[in-house]
Amino acid sequence: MSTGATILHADLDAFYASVEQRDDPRLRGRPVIVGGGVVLAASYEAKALGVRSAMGGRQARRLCPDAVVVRPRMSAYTAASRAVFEIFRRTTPLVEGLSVDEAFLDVGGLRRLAGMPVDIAARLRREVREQVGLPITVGVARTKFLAKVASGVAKPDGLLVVPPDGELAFLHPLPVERLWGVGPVTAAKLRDRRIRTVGEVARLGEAALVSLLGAGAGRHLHALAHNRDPRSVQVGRRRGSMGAQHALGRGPHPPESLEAIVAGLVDRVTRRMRGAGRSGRTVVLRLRFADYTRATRSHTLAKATDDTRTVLDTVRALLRASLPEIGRRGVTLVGVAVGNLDDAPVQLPLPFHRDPGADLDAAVDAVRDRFGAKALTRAVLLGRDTDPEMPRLPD
DNA sequence: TCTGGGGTCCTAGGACCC
DNA sequence: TCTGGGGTCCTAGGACCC
Repeated sequence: MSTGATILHADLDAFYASVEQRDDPRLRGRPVIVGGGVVLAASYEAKALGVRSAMGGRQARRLCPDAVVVRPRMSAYTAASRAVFEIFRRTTPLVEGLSVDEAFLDVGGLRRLAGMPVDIAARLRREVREQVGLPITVGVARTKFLAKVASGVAKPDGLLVVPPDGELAFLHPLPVERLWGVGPVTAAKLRDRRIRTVGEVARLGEAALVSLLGAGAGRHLHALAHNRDPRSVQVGRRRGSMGAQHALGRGPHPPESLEAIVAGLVDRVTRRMRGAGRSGRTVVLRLRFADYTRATRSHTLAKATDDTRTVLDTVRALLRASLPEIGRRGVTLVGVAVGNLDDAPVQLPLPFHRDPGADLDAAVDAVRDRFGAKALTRAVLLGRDTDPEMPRLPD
C-alpha cells in the first residue's frame, strides 16, 4: 500500500539535438538545429532564441543565424533510445514507453529495494548521463498525468517531485496549455471564455466544459483539472499502426510519379512490419492537398497481411480513386499506413510470469490493472501454452 | 511562420446483425 | 406491417503528441 509519489515521467531533453552535441564536441554550448527544410529538434541554445520543432527552416535560420544545422542521423537516435530504455527497465520492469525519448516508470513497489522515488529518479538521471551521455528530465508524482506535467515544468535537465499533499497547489496556477491534451484549438476555445489557468478550468464545472469541448474532451479535461487520473503504467503496449509519408513540393505531380512514391512508401512500411513480426488489415492512403487540408482514404482487408504486393494493390486502388480530387486540389503530401495491427502475445515481466500467485482472483486483477483487459486475454492464452500454473480466467 | 515524419485517441454516421 | 434497442465494424475527420 504505497500511496506516495511513485510514478516517474522520464523525458530526454531536446533528444536529437542532444545526441548531436554528445557526438560532436564542437556543437556543445552552441545552438543546434536538426533537420533541413523543417526543424526536427532544436538544442536549448536554439530554443532560447525562439526556434521550435516543426518550424520552417528559413524562419529558424532567421531567428538564429549562428545555428549549426545538422542532417538527422536516425540510427544514432534509435541506438541512444535503446540504451536509455535499458536503463529504464533495469530500474523497474514497469515501464511504459510513450515515444523514442520518454516513458513512464512505476517505482511504487521498489521502496524497500531501491529507496524513495526521488532517490530512484536522481539515480536514473545520473545513470543516463554517465552511461549514455544525455541530459534527461524526470517528473515524479502520484499519477501519470501529474508526473508528465512535472517533467514539462522541470525541463531542461531537471528533477521535480510533486508531493501528494501539494498537488492542487502545483497544478492550479499553471496555464492550461500545460495540460496534456490541450493543444492550440482547445486553448483558444478556453481563452475565448477568459480561462487561462488550470484552476480556472477546475472552477468551470463539467457540464460547461462538455458543452464547450464535447463530451470526451470535456470530461477528460474536467478530471485532469481536478487531479483525477486513475490510469496505471501499462507495460507491453504495442503500436496499433505503422506508416510512412513523404512531403511533396507544390507540384505538379503526375499520377505515375505519385504511384512510384507510394510504391516506395509501401515497401518501407511492409518491410518494417515484417521486421517487427506484425501484420495488419486496414490500409490507409493519406493525402495533403495544396491548401494543406488533409484527407485519408482507407480500405479494410478480410485478412491481416504484411505482404508488399497486397498492400500496394490496395493503396493503388485508393490512389486511383482519389486522382480526380488530387487533380482539382493539388497534392503536397502522400502517406501510407497499415492499421488494425494484430495483437501477438506479449512477454509479461517477471512478477506475473514467474509467480502466478496462490490467489487466482488477485492475480487476474493484477494483470488486468497493470496491462489492460486485452493483455489479460493474451496472458491467459500465453500462460496456457507455456505455463500450466498460469492463472486462467474464471469460467 | 508557409509547414516533416511518426504516432495516439475520440467522434460520428452508416451498414449490418440480433 | 411497423417498430425497438444494443452491439460491432468500417470509413472519415479532427485534435493532439513528440
